[in-house]
Amino acid sequence: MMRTATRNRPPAAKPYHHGKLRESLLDVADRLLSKRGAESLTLRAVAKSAGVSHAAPYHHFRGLDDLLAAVAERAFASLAGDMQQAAALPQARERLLAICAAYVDFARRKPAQFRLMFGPLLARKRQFPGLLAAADRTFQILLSAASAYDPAQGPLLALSGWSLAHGLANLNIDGAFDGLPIPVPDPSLLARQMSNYLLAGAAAPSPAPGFTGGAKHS
Amino acid sequence: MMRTATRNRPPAAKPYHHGKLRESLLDVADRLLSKRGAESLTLRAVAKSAGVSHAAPYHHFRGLDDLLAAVAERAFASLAGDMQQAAALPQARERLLAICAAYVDFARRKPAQFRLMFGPLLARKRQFPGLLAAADRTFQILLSAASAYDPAQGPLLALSGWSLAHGLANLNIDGAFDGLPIPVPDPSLLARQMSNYLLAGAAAPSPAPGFTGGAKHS
DNA sequence: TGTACATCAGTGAACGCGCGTTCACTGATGTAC
DNA sequence: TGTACATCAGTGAACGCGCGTTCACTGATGTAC
Repeated sequence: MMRTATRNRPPAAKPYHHGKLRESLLDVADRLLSKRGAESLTLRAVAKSAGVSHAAPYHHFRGLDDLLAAVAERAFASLAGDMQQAAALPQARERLLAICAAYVDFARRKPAQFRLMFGPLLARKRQFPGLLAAADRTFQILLSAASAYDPAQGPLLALSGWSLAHGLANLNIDGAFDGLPIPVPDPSLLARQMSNYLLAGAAAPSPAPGFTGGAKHS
Repeated sequence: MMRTATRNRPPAAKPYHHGKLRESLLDVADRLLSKRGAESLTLRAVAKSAGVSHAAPYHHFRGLDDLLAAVAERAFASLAGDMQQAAALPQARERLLAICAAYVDFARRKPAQFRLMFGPLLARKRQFPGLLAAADRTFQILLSAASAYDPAQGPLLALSGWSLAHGLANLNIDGAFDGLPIPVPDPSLLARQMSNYLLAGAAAPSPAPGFTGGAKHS
């Protein structure tokens, strides 16, 4: 015999007050993003999926953008988690390779979330402090790993690795590689191969960074 | 005294038949994209800017997507032109650096076009043969330059350079670099610095491509 | 332990908007004879 | 050089849709006394 703090009520009856609507809305939005893509992520669709009237979200978010920013913030936290896990490897080189691969893999598994994270909201991240902080924390993981690998060139190496992973992730999920006249390896493997180039280049006898050495071939 | 093939008419009167509406629509769409961004690129807005009723475009395009694909196709041709110009440099190494820099610079100058080119349409490029062909031609320029630099690793180097440039271009125009805790150089310079890493890595004594060598540091 | 009352978190109807697309139409053009 | 007529390329009204947001409301909760 269960006793609740409130008085007994029929257990299956939908309560007027949801209790954790904010959390639910974010969960639902994330699921919607995975299942139906960014196009269908509207306030009304989210409210409907949460089983609530379409005006209810306004008690928890200032508006659509505020909700989207919260979803993106969560997604950044999820990506940061993946990257942090990759950063647990002992060797600095392996850490960097794994972080890049994790980045590309995240985009592959959650393309809609990935696009949202780097969509128009990001340019207005100052308006969404939580989003800004989450994005910063994510970059910090990569920056730490890059600095550990090469203290002198850490920042530039981090920017390079980020760009490489970001470009590969985007091209891959956008289908840019489909039907190319050359064989394209699996994205995760590709991420490691490309990162290898970068790291070898960073470790190389430094060809006057920023300006051109002589051509090695041709 | 000017003579026209058709009979005289008041010169300023707007003719019922436009004559070159298709071209005009594409021009207008491109201008709209530059001035007001991707959000405002609707069939109705394009028609209105071209001074024509909003149903008129249907005589020249199957629908919105068809027009967008044509705009993207033109944008690819424009990017290919920039890259081709960069590919005129004599040294293979310089060619690659310049191509990447041109890519990043194109995105900086025409962010809305760039986003359209790699937007949802690209995944359906098979439905738009002109778009497909234009995208292929663009990639071919990079692939040729990469293969000239290093015949053995051409394709992988091209994919790497593309990813690097694409990521940098996107992160830059999306504002991802704003407010970062490290100094971020000018994008074009950054593109060259990063590409230098890549090229040095490709030319390096080949650290077992695809698998990890030992860490050089740490 | 009650009771009055402020506050919170829902509801559902309504507003206005801009969109892509369709439709019947009409003015202009080009061509066959 | 005319004329009939098919075809082309416009017009403008209309349709239906889903969206974000606002509003007055009401049910539920929590708190002061």
